[in-house]
Amino acid sequence: MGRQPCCDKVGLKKGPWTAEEDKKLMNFILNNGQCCWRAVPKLAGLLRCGKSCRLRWTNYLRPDLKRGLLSEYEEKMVIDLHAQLGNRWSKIASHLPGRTDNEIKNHWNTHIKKKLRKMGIDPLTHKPLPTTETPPPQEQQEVQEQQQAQSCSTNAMAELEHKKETETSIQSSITEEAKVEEDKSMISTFDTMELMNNGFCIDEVPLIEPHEMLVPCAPSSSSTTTSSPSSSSHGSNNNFLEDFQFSDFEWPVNDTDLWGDDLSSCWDLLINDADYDRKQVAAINHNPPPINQCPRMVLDQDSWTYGIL
DNA sequence: AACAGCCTCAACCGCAACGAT
DNA sequence: TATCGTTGCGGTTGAGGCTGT
Repeated sequence: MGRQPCCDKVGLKKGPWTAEEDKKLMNFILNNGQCCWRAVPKLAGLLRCGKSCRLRWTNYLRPDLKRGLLSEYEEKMVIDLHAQLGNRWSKIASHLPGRTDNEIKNHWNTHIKKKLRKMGIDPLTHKPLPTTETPPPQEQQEVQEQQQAQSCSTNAMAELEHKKETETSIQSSITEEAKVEEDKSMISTFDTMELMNNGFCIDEVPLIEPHEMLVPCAPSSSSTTTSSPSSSSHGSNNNFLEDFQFSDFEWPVNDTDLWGDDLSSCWDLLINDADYDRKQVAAINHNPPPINQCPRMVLDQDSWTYGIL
């Protein structure tokens, strides 16, 4: 009954990918597209199994990947989505363009879990941890603040929730997928955000700015602000992308092709991560106003609610 | 400087889901 | 319907980096 392994493991290489392997795989995918992964290693001249190739591509080589740590905004999105979806990392990742499930899973396990525990929240249930032991004074204050924030958040959410009920057809895609449990005490900031945008699902919106995408560029261009965290590990450090040949892969000539009319000039303004939330609004509106006229959606760091400046 | 312990994250493994036949 | 092949997902592992002593 035992199934065949996904690939013949004899003679196949395992472990960290080399720059040479990356180059081969990337060249192949960009020239031929993603087809049958099982065939990829053979056709690309790699001694890897298809699964390994797929993983390497999706988690590391894809040109649309964002690099660097998750922003505050993204982190909160993750927490919020996790509250609804649980450990469905791929679903969570699908709401964070440019991030992979693996990346989010790792970040959750290494950073967010600890953070939540420190705040007195159970990362599994997203409810306050049972107070069996008194946290140290500093943490105690944090817990207090957190609880206060949560109640503030809930009030604001309730108001919005009421409004939400009047809207007939707004049904969050997340909510559908999540088959939300009976307990809906935690009204999500994500829902709120959707509500504020009249149910517009940000799934449909490219949230990664062109400049953040890993695109073929001349070696002279050095404006990359985020460095690859993995570039120094596992021997896969390489700058080969800089001189990579994208022979058959055509990138749009300008941003307009990717992002719609009149976006390019506005996107130029949307550079810093500090402007991330405004970028979200801009992306959602598809018509971002100039930086000094932009209604700014602000995520209140304490109450986890959104307001508009 | 050397060592130990901790942390991070890329990569692996096994299973489930899905489509084709 | 059953079986097979392929892809996708989530949990886990371990190499390498970091930090404290």
